Amino acid sequence: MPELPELVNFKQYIDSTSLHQKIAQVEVLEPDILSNTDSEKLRSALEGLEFKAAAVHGKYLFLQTTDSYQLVLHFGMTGRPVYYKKEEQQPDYPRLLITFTNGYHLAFDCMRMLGKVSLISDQNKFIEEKNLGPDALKEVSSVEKFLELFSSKRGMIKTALMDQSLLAGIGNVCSDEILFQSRIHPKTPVNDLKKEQLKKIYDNMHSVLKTKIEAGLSPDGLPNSYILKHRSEGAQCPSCGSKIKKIKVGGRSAYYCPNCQKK
DNA sequence: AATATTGTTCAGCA
DNA sequence: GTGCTGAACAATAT
Repeated sequence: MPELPELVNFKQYIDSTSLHQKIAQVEVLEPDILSNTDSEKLRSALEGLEFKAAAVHGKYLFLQTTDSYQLVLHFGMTGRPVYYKKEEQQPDYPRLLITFTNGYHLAFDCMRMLGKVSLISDQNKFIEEKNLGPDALKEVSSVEKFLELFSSKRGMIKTALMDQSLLAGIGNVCSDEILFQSRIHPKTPVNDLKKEQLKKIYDNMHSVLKTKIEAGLSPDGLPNSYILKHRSEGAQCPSCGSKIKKIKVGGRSAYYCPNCQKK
């Protein structure tokens, strides 16, 4: 589930737990999660260094070290970082385990192994190789930029919002909320959208991302007016009371209100 | 027991 | 190149 707002929360978590401590040990418990490196390379590169900063781009988290290396984490659908000290606090699915000299551990916990860990030295090069668009929050920060991105885009609006090569960070859950707040049907072709509607989507993109960041990792903190609190088939729309519908859009499940969100 | 879920990547087709 | 679909990946809940 980790989309941009969760990533920002992960960054804050790393900032407050794992920076400026010497890495004593690096254990790869599941080599399949490594993408451009191997266990031995990762170990020899990281041991003895410290993490000095964390940065987010879309759904990727970059951990910068005191050397030129950066550890890149992608959390797939079920990943999260877990910082702990005692063995009994170890999460259930640690795939990479970093131990600091203070005795604490940082685990890359990932139940379904769809997460990825890379070791890189050039962040911009990585972003280019992965063909990632600008970060939806930090880099798509004016409505003009947003309109320009979408001006040459075709296809359905939900699919476009989730297209990481167009703009990075929005997944299935956030795109549902952005379109619900905008009262726009997820299958609306981008071509058909009026400028006013695209502006509305831009505004809601920012407000949804920020609201989710402030709500933290538990959905309880979200406003009741959000569809995310009612994201199941047949649930009541928080705006009009109609039943929420589920349809397939580009192979993904989209939840929407057929009364509020018309094409 | 079959199905849905979640994000990315890749193959095949128009 | 672009858009669309479906499959694959893994493990869990229903």
